Amino acid sequence: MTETSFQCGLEAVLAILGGKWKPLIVYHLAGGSRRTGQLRRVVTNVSEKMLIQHLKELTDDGVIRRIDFQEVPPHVEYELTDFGQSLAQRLAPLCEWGTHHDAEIARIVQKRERERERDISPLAPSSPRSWPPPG
Amino acid sequence: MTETSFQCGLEAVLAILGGKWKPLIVYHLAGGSRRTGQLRRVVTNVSEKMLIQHLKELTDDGVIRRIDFQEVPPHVEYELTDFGQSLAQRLAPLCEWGTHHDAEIARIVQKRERERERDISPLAPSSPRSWPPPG
DNA sequence: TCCGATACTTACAAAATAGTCAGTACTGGA
DNA sequence: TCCAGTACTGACTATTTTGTAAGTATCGGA
Repeated sequence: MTETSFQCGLEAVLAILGGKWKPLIVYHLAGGSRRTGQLRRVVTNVSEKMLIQHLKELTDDGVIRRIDFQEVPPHVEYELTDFGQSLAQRLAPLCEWGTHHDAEIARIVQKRERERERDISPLAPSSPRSWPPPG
Repeated sequence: MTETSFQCGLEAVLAILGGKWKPLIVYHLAGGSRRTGQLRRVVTNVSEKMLIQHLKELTDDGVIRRIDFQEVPPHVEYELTDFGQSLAQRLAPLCEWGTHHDAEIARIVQKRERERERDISPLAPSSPRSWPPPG
């Protein structure tokens, strides 16, 4: 696929936010700038490689900005650009919807996994997060 | 990954709409019920297999409803459930954002493809679609 | 001195996702 | 009769995406 025209704005959004962790990264940056390591700790289960790869892509796409403090050992922070801010805003209703239907969706996903005949390891439920994310 | 708790509502949304064509399907169904073949024609570039696979998943997840007219040759329609409707609504601002930044995002994607050193076959630009989709 | 932290990079392997192509069973039109 | 259309299924392959594990260079603290 080498096309660059979108049937619907959603396609365009997906072109930017497509990637397992990107929505989460944008979400967490909506609360202000963060260091790489902070993001790694807060975006549960990302591998270092994926985090950095996605951060680089989001930076290249102008969604976030990389601020290098030129220190040694390295100190780098990321923050949303205006472009990224506007995206994050539009993400909010969706996030709220997801939070609101959290339990229902969890049930759906569990059902799917049951049907795929795999074992489910239930985790202690964590309370759904608000928008914007806590400081 | 066998977890079913979400860090953020976005994760929950992605659990439902994750899949290359699902947002598009939901988008096109926001304009009313559609036959399988109609969707195939309107969701550009979907293969029959993927369309049907995604339709089935969305049906299983309660986002859309399958209506079988029990005719021969087969006549089946799909439409949004209330759950799906509420999702589609929250998708609208995102869709508008994507439409608004259509050209910019197209440039971003093209730049990415250039950097990946692949050939780009430019297509005639089609006008961005509105929300809700044309009937 | 050794360890851990900083922000990355790279090679490689695994998994998820998507795609092609053929086949099913039936009808209506040329 | 043959072909196209209906909605789908299944085998097989290809591509993309994600993950694992190691390495780089430097600093500060125990």
